[in-house]
Amino acid sequence: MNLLPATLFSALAHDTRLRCLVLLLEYQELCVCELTEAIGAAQPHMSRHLGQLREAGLVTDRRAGLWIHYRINPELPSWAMSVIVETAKGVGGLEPFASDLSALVAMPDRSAAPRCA
Amino acid sequence: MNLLPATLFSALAHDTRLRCLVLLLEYQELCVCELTEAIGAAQPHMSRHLGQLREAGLVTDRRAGLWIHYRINPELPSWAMSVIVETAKGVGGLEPFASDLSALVAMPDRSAAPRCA
DNA sequence: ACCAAATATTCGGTCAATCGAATATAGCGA
DNA sequence: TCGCTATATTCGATTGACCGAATATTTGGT
Repeated sequence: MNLLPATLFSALAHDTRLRCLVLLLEYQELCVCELTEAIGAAQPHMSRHLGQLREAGLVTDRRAGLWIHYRINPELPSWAMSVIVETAKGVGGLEPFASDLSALVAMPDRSAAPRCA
Repeated sequence: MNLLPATLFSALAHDTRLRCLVLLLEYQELCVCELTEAIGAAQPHMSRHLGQLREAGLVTDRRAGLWIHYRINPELPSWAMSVIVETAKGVGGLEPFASDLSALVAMPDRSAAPRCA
């Protein structure tokens, strides 16, 4: 897969999108309502930015009934994956991500259907 | 040193700035005219983007007579440094960087005063 | 067929990034 | 002091990112 540096970095330059990727890195797969709740954003906001991530080729989506599950595109070039991983490592224990990650820990059981707002 | 992810990634999202960082990573220190020649941009263009890198805290500058030498800020957080290194590794052998890097190889001897346009 | 939940899109407006061209500043040597 | 070289800044214009609010689409259940 081909990915221009500017495409990746423009995507990572927005907190909402970066946090989505960090969360997807940890949880493999999350649906929109889970991401929305974890980040505490409005639904159209999340949908817009997930759309941008999809258009950039950074994530893939999978429809399962009413929900749409996103995951990091498994075909990402390895340098891009490394960039995301290094960012997640460096930024994981710091503000403004700590609060969001702890919110995520309290997320409903992923084996059941997500309990959305 | 503190560096917001959005600050780093916004900087990396522009090809000129990304290439400057990749070049500085390889050459430790370069002056503006060397970067300008290597990238093949107009001088105000380079100056503007170097200014942004400086404002973002990603590079430091050192005046030596008429020339101003830039280098990657040695106080960058390690995750940011890792991001730059991984990007340089992944992108180094590919377009559109290959042509620029080969142009750099042909750069004048760095031990002498730079021969600028 | 209809309703409700999850997700996506459109619209109008604002603010920031970028550019080319022109101009300004700073240091050096004669 | 003057002029040259390297670098920085300003200006006006264009383009693109982002937002909130409203609306549309898709799907499953009844």
